[in-house]
Amino acid sequence: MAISSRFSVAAHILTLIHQSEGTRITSEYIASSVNTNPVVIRRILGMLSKAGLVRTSAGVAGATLARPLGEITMLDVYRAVQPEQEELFSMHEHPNPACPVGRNIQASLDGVFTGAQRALEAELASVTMEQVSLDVASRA
Amino acid sequence: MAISSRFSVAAHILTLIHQSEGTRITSEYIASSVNTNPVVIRRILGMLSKAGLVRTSAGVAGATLARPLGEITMLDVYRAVQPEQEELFSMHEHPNPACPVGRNIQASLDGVFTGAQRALEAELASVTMEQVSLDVASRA
DNA sequence: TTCGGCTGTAACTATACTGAGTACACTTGA
DNA sequence: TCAAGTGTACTCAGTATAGTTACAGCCGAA
Repeated sequence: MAISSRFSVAAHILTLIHQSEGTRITSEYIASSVNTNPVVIRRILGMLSKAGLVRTSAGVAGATLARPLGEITMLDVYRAVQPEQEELFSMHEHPNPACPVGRNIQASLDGVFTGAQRALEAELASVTMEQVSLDVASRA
Repeated sequence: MAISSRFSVAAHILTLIHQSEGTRITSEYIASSVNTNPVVIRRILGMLSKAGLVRTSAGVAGATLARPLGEITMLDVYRAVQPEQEELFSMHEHPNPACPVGRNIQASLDGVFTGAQRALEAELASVTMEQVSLDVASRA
């Protein structure tokens, strides 16, 4: 599965919440900054909420951070918006078990794929949303 | 964009060619091991050929390795079957330039995304197709 | 207690990509 | 010459995504 733009939108949302602390920002306001539909924002906000990164309450404008941005890594965000069982690499499904290669290729590739995915995730885990937010602020 | 199963099929194909050296293996034979349509194989074989990893000739059965498997990394294979400009991470397209966050978020995220992708690619570059082929053989 | 504003979610649409499959022209070697 | 195989264009079904409409439910201020 691709890494959808939900990921970048989620990072955008968290940055906005962070830099607007104290203000009540609605999904509509966020949507205008991201330039999309408020429902898209609410959907992603829902994922972030389920993952325990933000807190929202129905009927009340303004999401708040559930913990400081410094304690939220890009990997947390990535996992929050990425469908649970979605693997980054996809494998062809039913290789021929009658063939020595077909029978064993999956297991071999699985090791390589897992290693590569781990490397990517480790990199994401090394960056906090606070760094991102500060970086954005420093460019403004 | 997702990492399509073309990648795993391509690795499968190279392993088969390697372990069948000397024999003429047709796209139909490969297809039966991968368990798909011969055209799918020919398509991927075409990409591997364009990338200079294998050599084929129209009308003649049997692809051959253009260079030893030990000199072909998983990253080479990955790049061969991955559409050129396809980025792993996708970014939401037109954030609002009137917003300080919207104006700068892309540049900030781009750095993070690039780093993560580099980490993944470095991991893929560290594994050669020879290792994969040997690993498959050792399981047989 | 009413009411406007907002969230949460379901449902639908348009779009895009993928793997699979058909068809066929072209190449090659026996 | 001709059977076998490759290369490629075209089509199709399945699936994921972003965008959008619609609406029920919650909340707080007047």
